[in-house]
Amino acid sequence: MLSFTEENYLKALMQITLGDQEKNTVGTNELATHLAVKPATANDMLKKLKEKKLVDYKKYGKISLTTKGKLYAIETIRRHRLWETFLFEKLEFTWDEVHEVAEQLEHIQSTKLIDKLDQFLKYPQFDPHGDIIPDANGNFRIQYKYTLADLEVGKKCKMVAVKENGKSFLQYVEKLQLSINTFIKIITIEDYDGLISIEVNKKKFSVSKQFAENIFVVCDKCIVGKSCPNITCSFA
Amino acid sequence: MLSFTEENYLKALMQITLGDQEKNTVGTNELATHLAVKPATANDMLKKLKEKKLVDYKKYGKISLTTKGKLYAIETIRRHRLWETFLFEKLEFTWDEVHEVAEQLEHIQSTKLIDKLDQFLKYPQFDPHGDIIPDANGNFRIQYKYTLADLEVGKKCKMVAVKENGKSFLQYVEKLQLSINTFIKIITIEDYDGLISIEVNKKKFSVSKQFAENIFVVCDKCIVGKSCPNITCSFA
DNA sequence: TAAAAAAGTTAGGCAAATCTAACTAAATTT
DNA sequence: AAATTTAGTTAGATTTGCCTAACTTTTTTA
Repeated sequence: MLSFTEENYLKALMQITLGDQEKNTVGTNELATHLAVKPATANDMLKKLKEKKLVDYKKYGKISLTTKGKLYAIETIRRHRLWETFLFEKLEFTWDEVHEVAEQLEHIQSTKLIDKLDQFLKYPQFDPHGDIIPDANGNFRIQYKYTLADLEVGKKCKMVAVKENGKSFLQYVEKLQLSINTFIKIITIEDYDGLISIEVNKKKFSVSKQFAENIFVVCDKCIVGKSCPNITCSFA
Repeated sequence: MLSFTEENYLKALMQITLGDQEKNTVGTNELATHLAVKPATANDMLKKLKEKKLVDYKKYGKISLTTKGKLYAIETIRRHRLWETFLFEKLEFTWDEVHEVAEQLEHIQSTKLIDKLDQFLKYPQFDPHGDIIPDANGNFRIQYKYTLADLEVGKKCKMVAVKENGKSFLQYVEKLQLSINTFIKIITIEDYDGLISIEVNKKKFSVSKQFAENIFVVCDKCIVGKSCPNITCSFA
């Protein structure tokens, strides 16, 4: 049985690598920042997780999850996203409120609880942020590859998820009237700073590159989870 | 903000005094037993809770909750019972399974979560064990006074709640086909050991005194929460 | 009421998770 | 390649919640 804290470390390691497709290395500092602790603390925990065969790493070397560690991490992510879905759909939470409560709920230990919750919610595939909910066997069916920042001028796409979960970011997304399944067209991209001008529901406005990197998109013809399970449709 | 553990101590203090109407004293040993810790541990925590003005007590003296301590205890009990209701009604848990998961869920910190859960469940008054759920202001409307062991031969009553929450007890209750709102008639009581012969749904069988002390009852004409809010109807 | 039992307390220790401060190794810059 | 910066590690301390063992106070019993 893992502690609350151990689960959080495993989940963080998973999320950091999932967040950046290219990157296959996680550092002590990055991990510490992600969890809002000091590097020394993260280092202590890494030793402990190594001892328990949940992570692989050597002194000053690369950190990675073992198969066992990944399983626990995915299980925690599954619980988190199911609870977010519950809060959003059944208890009328707004999408910027669900995250922090789910951070607590995800640590409740009971297999039956999660399976029954999954059933009660009718086996949802996506959480309120558009993220994939792993199934009971730990399978993620889809990994998003593209963000709004990856596209070229003239392309049309559909927003499917957000990368960030911070309140201020989510509230900003809402203010711009963007949400899951919104269609977006790229009008112009500034060479200088990457500022992107987009068209949404016939309205034009600009978003920063930083913002665009946090919006996951698929091609505008994709039906996520059905016709494009691997997002093989190309934007290029 | 109270810790998980502090909440458990306050809840335990409340439950011990609620459990026995006559008793107004709680001891260190009893508290420790209730929480499955050693008396020394309970003593440490009592000092801490005293420091925080959540309990009143002096060395070797009586232990009692302050008004502030009671508020936190009731809040925790409310959360526990709402979660039990959720698990039972929405997730198809059996009544002997709800307790241990609710022990974890009751510590989730979010006022909105509990208020929305209450609303989602349509403001239930009783949990699956028949216990009263305190409202958002901490009001308990009813306190049960009588157990099956308090009645005389010939009296008729209605089961309204159970005192114990242990799995084996609850499964035994189920096996006897007793449940909330079941009518029970006292046929005989043995002087020697208090064995009680009862009639339930036209079937007669016997239960021990110990068992009977764990079944809360009201008079058979009571409609709990409506006509007999204070259980003033007398059995005597 | 004195002895025995039960209840309650204290002191000292341990494990988990965190910290600071000092250190070492690796990566980057000049 | 040497110097500097960044990343990672270690040692030692702290807090929380728990323990055991020894002790004290209160209650019960003989």
